[in-house]
Amino acid sequence: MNSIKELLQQTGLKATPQRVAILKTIEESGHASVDEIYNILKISFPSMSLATIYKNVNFLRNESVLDEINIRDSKPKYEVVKHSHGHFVCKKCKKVIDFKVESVCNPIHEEIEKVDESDVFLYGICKDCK
Amino acid sequence: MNSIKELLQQTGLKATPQRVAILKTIEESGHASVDEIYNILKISFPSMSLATIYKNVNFLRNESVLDEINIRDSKPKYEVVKHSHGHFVCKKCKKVIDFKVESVCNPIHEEIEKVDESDVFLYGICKDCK
DNA sequence: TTTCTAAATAATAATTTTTATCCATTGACA
DNA sequence: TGTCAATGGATAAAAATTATTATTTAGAAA
Repeated sequence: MNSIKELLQQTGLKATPQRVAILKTIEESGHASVDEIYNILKISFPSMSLATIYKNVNFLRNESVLDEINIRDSKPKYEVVKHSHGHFVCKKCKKVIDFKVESVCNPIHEEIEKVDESDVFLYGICKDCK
Repeated sequence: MNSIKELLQQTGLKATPQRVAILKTIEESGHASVDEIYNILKISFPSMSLATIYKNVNFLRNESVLDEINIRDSKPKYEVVKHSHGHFVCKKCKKVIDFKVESVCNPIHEEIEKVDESDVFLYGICKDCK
């Protein structure tokens, strides 16, 4: 069974071909920006509009299907929501690799009451670019 | 002695009143977006141009005087470069609090060669908003 | 201090990115 | 299959950022 259609059924959003294709592109690439999605999909959907991608990506963020990640000096990228994890970015090839964040130690700071969520980005060099 | 002028002397950039004011605004607020800087400075510099702020902020990033930080769902903010640290963001009042990042444990991942830098963002509630 | 020059500002235009509007089309359900 | 609300596409509009140019100015050198 197609998990993408399942994802959409959870939200009540219609499973239009464009919407399914957007989600599939994000899922397959792991992380994709609006531009990247557009450039991939305009081949199979020549009429695809950038506005459609923006609209869908924002809908899907509201429905908690997608997360936005903001990598240094990059356009925002989107990924399918999954268990909390960190992002490693290779400074050469720009590849993004997910990794487990065991425990983000609670920062010791008298002004902080509690911590709910975290974004952890690491930057360096991947094996391929060594 | 004015540390802002010292910062600029390191770079060879001219210490224009606008540039000094931009840096002072960022330093005093801790973290400020282009808009925030603009709204503060247009009072004392009615002729201040947004383009001037963009240009300076980008120059000063290149000169490693400023860092850009990308907080979820916010415009980029700028801060004076200091020792590496993490950012806590209060989800209610949007206040940003720096904290020490003791050691970002090297992620165990066969595709990662080495890690140079890191961005750590924590989100939660601050004491004032408790 | 005065002069000189490269660099900076302001104003504006131009780009780029993102969102809104409107209408024809279509997916989901009866 | 027909109905209707939701969606996509086209376009315009808005927002954000960068480029251009003419004028002004900081800082060095005389």
